[in-house]
Amino acid sequence: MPEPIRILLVDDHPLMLMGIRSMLEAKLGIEVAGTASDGFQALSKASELRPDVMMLDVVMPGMDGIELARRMRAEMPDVALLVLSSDTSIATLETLLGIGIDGFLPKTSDEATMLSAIRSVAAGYEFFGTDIARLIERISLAKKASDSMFTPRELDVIRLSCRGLQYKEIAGELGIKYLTVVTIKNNIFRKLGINNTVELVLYAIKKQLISL
Amino acid sequence: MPEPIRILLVDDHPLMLMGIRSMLEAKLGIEVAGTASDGFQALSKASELRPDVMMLDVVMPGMDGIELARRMRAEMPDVALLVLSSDTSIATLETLLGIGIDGFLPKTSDEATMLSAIRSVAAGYEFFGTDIARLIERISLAKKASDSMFTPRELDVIRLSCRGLQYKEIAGELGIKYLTVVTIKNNIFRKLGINNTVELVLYAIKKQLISL
DNA sequence: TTATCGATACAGAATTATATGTATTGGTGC
DNA sequence: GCACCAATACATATAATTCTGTATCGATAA
Repeated sequence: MPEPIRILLVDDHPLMLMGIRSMLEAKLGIEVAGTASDGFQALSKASELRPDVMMLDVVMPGMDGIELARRMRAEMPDVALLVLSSDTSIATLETLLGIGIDGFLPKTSDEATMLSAIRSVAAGYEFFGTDIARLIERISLAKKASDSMFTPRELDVIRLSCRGLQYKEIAGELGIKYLTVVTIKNNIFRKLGINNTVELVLYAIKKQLISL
Repeated sequence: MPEPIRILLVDDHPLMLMGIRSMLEAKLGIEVAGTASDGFQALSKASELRPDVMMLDVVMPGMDGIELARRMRAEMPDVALLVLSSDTSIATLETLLGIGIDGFLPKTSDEATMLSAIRSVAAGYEFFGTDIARLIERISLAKKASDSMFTPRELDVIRLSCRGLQYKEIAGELGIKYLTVVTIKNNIFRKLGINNTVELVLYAIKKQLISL
């Protein structure tokens, strides 16, 4: 019989910890090595216990799951990171992928999915459910589409416009003439079929071209 | 020995259900009568089982916790509603209070808090943790402050402006002269110390005067 | 009663934004 | 090389916005 997969659970919800624990308890080949309820605790427990897999929540008080994942990758890259989250937003997923997590599980996943995710990442494979994979695909497509929809200069002007800067101020900021800003903004309006800056702001927020 | 408190658990996360169940299992005087993973299932199980308390999540696919709470209040007002959520946003809390739930628990609550919450609502009392009570207080204060900061007409103009409407359009919508809209908007700008509509939009979003 | 203040309403001038047209540059495919 | 297109740049004309000032009404306090 092979060594069991040793897991460190990180979640600020005691109920989630209990739920995962009771789900994994009876499973052969898997052992819950420990639990932590915030990022700092997780780091110290990880260096102490050296688990094979860290299952971590994203939303946590203090150091959140994103910062935790970043540090784990830097300090203990041999621990597989399986992110467990109910937040499947664009920004979060992209950030996590950038950090290089090994897998992502929605909290709504059933038992079988969770087990196979754990086994996958412990074995060195990635695990992203089909819906997540599809979401990633859709996100990157949408991002490319809206990126290629605007030239770099246009994106500059969009971002500054959406922070409340006026034509003259944008020109000064970018080191171009006022009239050039006029052209660029007109092009943006034409592309989007809108005709004032407020609508541009609303568009940019919806498409996450700017952050609030 | 008195009758046990019978609870119906509603959450779309299998792990949460398992966690709560394993927490309550050994407790004297409490019995998990059943579980449901969405609103519709919850309604049918509730009418079948007639529990004393329904513990329900807010975020769920299909019928969410808010709609579920509304229907439960209308159809089975004798079932105490204890909302369990990680979302403690302004809007959600206000809506839930308006529906008349009996208690609210953050998912981060510890075991002791959950037990006393269950016992409180089962006994006919309300349960809102001190932090939630404080949040409600703060919210209503902030709301009053920002409400009284603007006259009704100003709020009309703010909302329409933030949807991209121009002065003429706003005038038409409100049935007043273009020049009156000018004055109202100027007053808004002066009050906020800003000088264009984009900054107004950003302000309104931050203060939740408008919803995206 | 009168004085005052805030909300609402309107006007003219000054500023800014938007629509439309044109020129230059650099890259791409023929 | 040449035609073509996209990106950048600038200009003029028109429209919308913002600034400053004024007037009326109703409530409220001296």
